[in-house]
Amino acid sequence: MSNHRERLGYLLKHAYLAYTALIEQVLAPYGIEGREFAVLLVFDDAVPLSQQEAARRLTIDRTTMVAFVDALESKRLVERRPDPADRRRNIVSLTDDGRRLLAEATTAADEAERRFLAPLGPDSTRFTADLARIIEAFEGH
Amino acid sequence: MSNHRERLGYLLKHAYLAYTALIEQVLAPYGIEGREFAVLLVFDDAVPLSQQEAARRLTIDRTTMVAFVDALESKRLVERRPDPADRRRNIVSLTDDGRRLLAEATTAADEAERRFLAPLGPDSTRFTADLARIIEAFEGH
DNA sequence: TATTGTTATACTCTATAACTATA
DNA sequence: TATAGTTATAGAGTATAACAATA
Repeated sequence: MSNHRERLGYLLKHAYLAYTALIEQVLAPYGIEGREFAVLLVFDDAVPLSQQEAARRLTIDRTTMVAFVDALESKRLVERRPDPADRRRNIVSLTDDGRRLLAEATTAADEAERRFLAPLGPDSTRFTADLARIIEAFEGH
Repeated sequence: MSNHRERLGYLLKHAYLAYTALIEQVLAPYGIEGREFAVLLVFDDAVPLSQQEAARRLTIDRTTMVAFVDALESKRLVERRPDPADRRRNIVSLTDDGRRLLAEATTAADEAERRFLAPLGPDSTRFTADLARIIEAFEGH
């Protein structure tokens, strides 16, 4: 009587693992990893972000963000410059190369997400909305 | 224009993190962690399992399983004994304490999952089924 | 004093390789 | 030889503490 495969924890974990495996494979040709893609996305913002603000949005540590920005900067995808208004902060912005790569990677990631959700048929948007609803409810503790 | 919070990867990750936080909190009074709960569940099987078979079912490494069984055995929740039919193997079975604790922890975990899915309303079973469908589709590569 | 970015360090989780005892 | 369990070790990934520059 093994029911561990029906437990919600198992399902959530393995859905996430499956998604991760797919997205890493799809992004590999662009020379970035899944979490680097997420960092590029958050810095591709109308209002320029400091490293710490970006880290807060992704729920990662600010020291972890240092390593991500290091990696992306060495690939010439982002640039650091001091914020003139507060020179303790770095404003991180995408380079032209970074914007180009992000556009292509986003197309590839969208296609991968479409394939990932394909088994659900036409109402896969409902599934995505359910995930958002759960997270939103949980954020209110 | 930050859309990272709408990406599927963000949603899956944070839904899993929210679930994990909830289940750890709910299981803490029983002195076990979420993954120990999963290990207890898989060993609570009609047919006795070796450590390696259990590890395969949970998709964890056999060396990782050693540590889990060590921890659960030190808590007197499971027992190792050599398989008479093949003495290289350990048959791991729940003690009476282990069965009692698993029953209580399962009730608590069920209640936590109910709360976790509550924001979805009456058709939360559809969400769970969607997760299972995605995983099943992905397992076929 | 407080905060941002940074570095050094430590801790958790997991996997790889090698050992043992059995087969 | 091959396999189950074990141990030692190493590699990610992440977090904590301390420091420099700036506020």
